[in-house]
Amino acid sequence: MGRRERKKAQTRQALADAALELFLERGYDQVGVKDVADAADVSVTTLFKHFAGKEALVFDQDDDLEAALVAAVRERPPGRSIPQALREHLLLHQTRFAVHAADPRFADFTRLVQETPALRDYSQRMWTRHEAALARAVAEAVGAPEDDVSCAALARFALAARSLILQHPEPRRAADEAFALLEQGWAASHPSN
Amino acid sequence: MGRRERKKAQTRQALADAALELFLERGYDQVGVKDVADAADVSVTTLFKHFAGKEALVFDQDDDLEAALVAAVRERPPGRSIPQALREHLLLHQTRFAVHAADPRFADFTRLVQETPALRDYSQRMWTRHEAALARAVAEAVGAPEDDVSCAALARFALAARSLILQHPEPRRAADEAFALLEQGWAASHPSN
DNA sequence: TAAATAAGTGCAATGACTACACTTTCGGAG
DNA sequence: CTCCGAAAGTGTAGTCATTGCACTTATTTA
Repeated sequence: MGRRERKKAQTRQALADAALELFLERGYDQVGVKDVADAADVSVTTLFKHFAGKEALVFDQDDDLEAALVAAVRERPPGRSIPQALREHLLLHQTRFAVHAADPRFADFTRLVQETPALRDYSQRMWTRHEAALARAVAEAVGAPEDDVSCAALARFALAARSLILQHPEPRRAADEAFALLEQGWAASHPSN
Repeated sequence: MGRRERKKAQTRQALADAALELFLERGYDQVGVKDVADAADVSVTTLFKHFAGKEALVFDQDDDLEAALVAAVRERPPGRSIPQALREHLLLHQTRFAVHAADPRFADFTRLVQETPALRDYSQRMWTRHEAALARAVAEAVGAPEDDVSCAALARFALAARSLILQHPEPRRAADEAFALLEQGWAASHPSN
């Protein structure tokens, strides 16, 4: 990777860092894109070359999510049902944050997202964007037609369950209860998957 | 109801009508609030006194939805489970559109909403806004604590299923399959509800 | 009828985002 | 090594939704 790409990644990172710091300090709505650009010492135009919108500044990840989601279904250990695999995958993401929870930065981060409507919505949309891919993976895993309704429904429900789990003080228990609803019906229509 | 309120309702209606007509004609993004205000012969300021935002111009209803949703659960006929009641309620809303489907206006309307990201998102948020109320109604109906997770999950899943059903060419079948997933698990944890 | 209330208006501003025309800086093909 | 084109970055000027403010006008209501 040449100097060029390194510099690019560097600018992007500087923007993301500056944004998070400012948002945490003053609150999302009290910070303008101009402020972020200035703090990262680039122009506003450049900021928008790197991030599609103000909200995207906070979610630097996004790209890997879909792959991980699909992999969780495709490469689930034998004997584990698809709903179970999804439940564990979503819990893991939650847990990763929990690991870092000692760092108050992460607690603040999730609080920021949950308390800022624009960010909450964006996060939801971000996950929903991968629904189609997940539905396809599920259908493939059980040998159903690509547009099978119950596969699409499972995908949608699992993603909808995510933020429910995230908000709950006891994620493990919340996940168990929410997915219990799904596992039964899934087992009934797709035995041994 | 005095003349004042009548005029107010009239202006509101003129705005909603003008907006829908223009949006259908040119597409949502190709119409500015200014255009809508002009077409309804009021100022932009007035437009925003009546509607919270551009998207709200299209969804004139909203208020009755929550009440109807809660009622569907609370006043379900005896012997019908809560998931069943919700499925029928959502289908009914779908059917209502279908009834008017002869009028090409309604087909165009739903297409407009589904094809415009801003409107699709807004519609989703609109329904999600009533999730808490629905969850409470469900919890009350089964005598569970108000913050019971599986009740909250059922509420969320049912609302998430809505747009899935809406998009499907065969709503009835889609609803059956999607809710089949929920009914089993629900029956297991809440017998006879 | 007078005072309070609410609808409606025009204007100016903010803030996110885009289009454009430009400069600088790498990276690779010859 | 050099030259050329792609890609990063810049500044300016604009669009568009949305808000705040001070104002007029119509309708209630006391």
